[in-house]
Order: sequence, then C-alpha cells, then structure tokens
Amino acid sequence: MQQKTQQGKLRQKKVVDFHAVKVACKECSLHQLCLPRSITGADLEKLDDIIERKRPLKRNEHLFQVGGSFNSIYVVRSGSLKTYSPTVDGQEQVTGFHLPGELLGLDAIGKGKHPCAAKALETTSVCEVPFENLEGLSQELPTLQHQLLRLMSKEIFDDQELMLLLGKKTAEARLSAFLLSISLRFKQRGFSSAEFYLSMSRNDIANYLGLAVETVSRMFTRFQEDGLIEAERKHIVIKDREMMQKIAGMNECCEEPTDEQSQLFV
Amino acid sequence: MQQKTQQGKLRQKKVVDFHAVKVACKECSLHQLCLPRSITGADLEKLDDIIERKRPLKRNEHLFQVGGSFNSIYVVRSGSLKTYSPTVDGQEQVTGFHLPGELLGLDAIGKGKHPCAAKALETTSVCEVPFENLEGLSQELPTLQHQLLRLMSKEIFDDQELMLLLGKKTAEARLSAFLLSISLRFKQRGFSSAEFYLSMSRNDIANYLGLAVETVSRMFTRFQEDGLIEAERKHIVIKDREMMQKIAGMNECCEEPTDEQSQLFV
DNA sequence: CTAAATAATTGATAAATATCAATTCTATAC
DNA sequence: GTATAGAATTGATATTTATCAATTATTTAG
Repeated sequence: MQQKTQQGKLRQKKVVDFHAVKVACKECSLHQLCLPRSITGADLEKLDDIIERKRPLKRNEHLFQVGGSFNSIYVVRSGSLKTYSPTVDGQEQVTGFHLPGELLGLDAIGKGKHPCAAKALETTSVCEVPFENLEGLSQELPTLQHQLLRLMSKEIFDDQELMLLLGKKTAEARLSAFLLSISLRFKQRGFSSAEFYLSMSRNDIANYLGLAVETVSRMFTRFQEDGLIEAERKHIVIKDREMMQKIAGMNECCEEPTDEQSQLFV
Repeated sequence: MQQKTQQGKLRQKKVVDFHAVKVACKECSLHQLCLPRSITGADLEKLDDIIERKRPLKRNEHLFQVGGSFNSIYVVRSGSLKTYSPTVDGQEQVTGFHLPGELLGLDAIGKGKHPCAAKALETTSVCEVPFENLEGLSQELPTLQHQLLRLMSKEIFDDQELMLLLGKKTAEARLSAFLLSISLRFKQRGFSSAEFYLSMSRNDIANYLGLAVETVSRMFTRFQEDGLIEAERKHIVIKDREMMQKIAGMNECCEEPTDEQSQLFV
C-alpha cells in the first residue's frame, strides 16, 4: 500500500521534465502530435520562433480563466490540465482533460474569449503559440495551415465521440469508454496503454461523465470485482481490454488507429 | 387541426427556394454566416468559382455516408439535415442537426473519411466546397483563412456546449436547452425565434438528447401543461422563454449574443 | 379516398442512478 | 509524527428515466 503511493509519487516526478522546457520543437518528443508535424528546416525554425515556453504551472494553477481574452493556443508539453465551465447553479462542469501533445484554446478563436477555464491537475508545462503569429505563419506555410486545420478537425471529431458517449450510455459504458480513451491517448504518446496513473480526481471524472461521484466509485469497484481492471486509487491497470470495449459499446471510430490510419493524410 | 397541418406543408414548401440554388455567394442571404463573410469583390468571385451548387436533396436522401471519403465541406442553403453515426448494437446515434448557414463535414478533415452520415430531413439544398480548393484559396486570402478557422472554432465551441447539456442535466433540462438552441439558430438566420417548425422527429430528438422517445413525448406534454410552450406536432411556440432558460440551467454562453457579440472579431 | 405503415402519446412497471448519511482512507499542514 | 481536511468508498433510500404495452394520430402508398 505504502509502496504504491511511493510509485505514484515517483511517477509524478518523472512526468515533470524541467530540461524539456527549453527544448526546441525540433527536439520535442511530441513533434508528431503537434503543429510542427510535416514542417522541417528553416520553416520549423520560424514556427519555433513564435512559440513561447512558459514556466511550469503548479497543481491547481490556472492557464486561463473563463472570459479571459483569447490570444494564444496552448500545447501541453508535460503534466495535464482540465478545462471546465461554470454553470448557473454555481457548480463547475468539467469539459475536458488535456494530456501531453494536446491543444487547448481552440474553442476560443470564434468569440475571442475563453468559454472555459483551464487548470493544471499536476505540475504542468505548456507551449504558448500566439494565435496572430500562427495565422500569419500559416499563411506562408501551406503544410502548417493544413496541420492546423487537421488538428481543429480532430478536436471536432473527438468532441463528437464524447457526445456519443454522454448522450446514450449507461454509467458503466461511460466509465469504460473514458478509461479506454485515456489509455489510447497515453499509448499515442509513447506510454503504456495497459497501466497508467489518472491525474484527475474521481470527482472530476464523475463531473466530466455526467454521473455522481458515488456511482463512479461503485463502477470502479465493480470493474475490479469483474476482473476488468486493477485500480489502486489513481493507479489503473487494464486487465481485460476486450471486455471493456464491449461494455463501452464502441464502434470502430473509437478503437486504436492502425499505423496506416495514424499517418492520416498529411 | 387540418389547418395546422396545412400550415406545416405550406412552410415546408416555402423553405425550398429553388431560385436560390443558382444564386451566387454575393446574393446569398447566408452570406454573413458563411465562408464569404468579410470577403468582397474579386476575391469573392474566386470563392464563388470553387463552390458547386448541387441539386436539392429529397427527404431521407444522403449527402454523404459513414466512411465515405472526404473531399468537400458543405454549407446548408435551405432545408435541414441530421448527422448520425452507427453504434455497435446496430442502432444509430444522431450527432447533430444542421440548419441553413451551418457547415457539415468539418469532422472529416483529420482522417479524410466521414465519421458520420448526413441525411436530409426535408427537401434540402447545399453548397459543396471542395476542400483542396478551399485550402488553396485560404492560402491566398488571409481573411478567408481566418473565417475558416473561426467557423471551425465555433463548431468546437458548439459541440462543447452540447456536451455540457448531455453530460449533466435532467430530461427536462435537455429538452428545454435543445428547443432554445433551435430557437436561437432560427433567429440568427432571420426567422422567428418564438415560433418555428421542427424538421426532425421526436425519435431523432430523443436519440440526439440521449433519452427515450417516451420521455421526450412526456416532456413536451409537461411543458405544454406548464405553459412553457405550445406544441402541435412539429409546430412549436415558445411561450415562456425565461422559465425555459432556468430549466435548461443555462449559463451566459448559451444565451443569445448581443449585436456586439455576434460581430465577433472579424 | 381508403388501408397500411409510421409516429406520437399515454399508462404501468422495472431498472438505473442520484441523494443522503456514515465511514475509511489519504494527503497536507503544523 | 500527529491532527485536520479532503477524497473515496460503502450502504440505504428516493427519484428519475427506461422499458413494455396499448392506443391514437398522422402520413404514405395504392
């Protein structure tokens, strides 16, 4: 028990790679998931020039607040964040979790204001990409424009996947699909897809999935009893992925892309 | 009763404006909602040149199918469509409704394939915008690139609004928010926001909102009993918008934009 | 215009999830 | 290290919504 907690702490430390903060796009391990994809040489340096690397955020620090004016989009380098919106009844509604390589702020371009707030779930570093500069550079570099449009399209696609989830399913389907989604995203970033640490609380998960915390907790318990997962607090091991996919009621869209698919059509 | 049905039919006819089908972007009433926004003169003609106006779709005809290869994005000129995805259990899950001025296909850019199908809910005409040409032209015209990014951002924003809805609320909150959303979208297109016809079935609404048809039907009945709406089949009159907003648990993001806001930052 | 098919409504019951309450576990501050 | 606050779990109950079944209304096809 004590040991597992130790593991958790060790891993949290490993995630924060302060050396990486100053690394150029060229060297960045997220290169393939990020805007620089398919840009090279002098063009890559132009992009590199407009990107600002901010000091890491501590846990619970905000990257931006609701209603804050939109100037930049952000890419997570390490750590993770949640985005959330206030609701009338003074509650907050979690709208997303953001892992390394994922973008934040794309929903703010239209109105010029952030419709949601972003808060770090752990020590987290991000790259800031001033949007005006990015637009300007995209004007010069067709492949950058294309990649930007692709990433925005992916965001739309991912949101619709989630809508499928929230719209229809039972509590167990929602949680199962959530865990598989996190697993897949870790895998795409070069981490294990079978074993990982959740940086968000059960409360955040419940809120995100539109369930009560108690229900989420009970589902974790049930999944363990049924041998689908091992869960020790935030440490999760996927034991029976196939069954979880069945429970999640997944269609082929949600499954892991083959190498072919993941290359897309750059 | 007979009369109301008549009204319904008349309105359906009015929506289909065959003359409009050949009209250039310059003349199109959706100009301000669409890609041509903030483009004029020779540039507008360039855009106009790449846009194809397709023959109107009949009710239940498909604009594109799931898995179909992505070549173009589409703008609804008149009529309406639903998009939907197949689920494992052979059902379909409705992912969106698309009214005049709204775009379809943005979720397909990333993978190059349509993750959902689009089917006309009534006689419907669309503009087809070949995506390669649009990308090329956006490369030339900064304001077009900007508008394209804005529209994609709006799509992301709208999807997240819906997620807020599906994630948390009760059946009555969902239906109320749905009706208010449709109302607002009609208003933005110059139609009445207090009285309109729903082109989709109760089944589609229920599916979209993640509820059983029976539940939706009961909610319509309850809303009428409580004097919130008048509903005669597909004909809806909003009687107490304020109360509906309360029930929907809306935050300021969902409300009608002021003139200021609706100008955005073009 | 009539018959058949489809869509919508209504009622009764079952199932799922939220809520309330209490307890245990974990992390944090001193 | 201990005390305290916060997070997670578990149980009992209430509420909501889905499901099943039947009826009515509307649209479509001939």
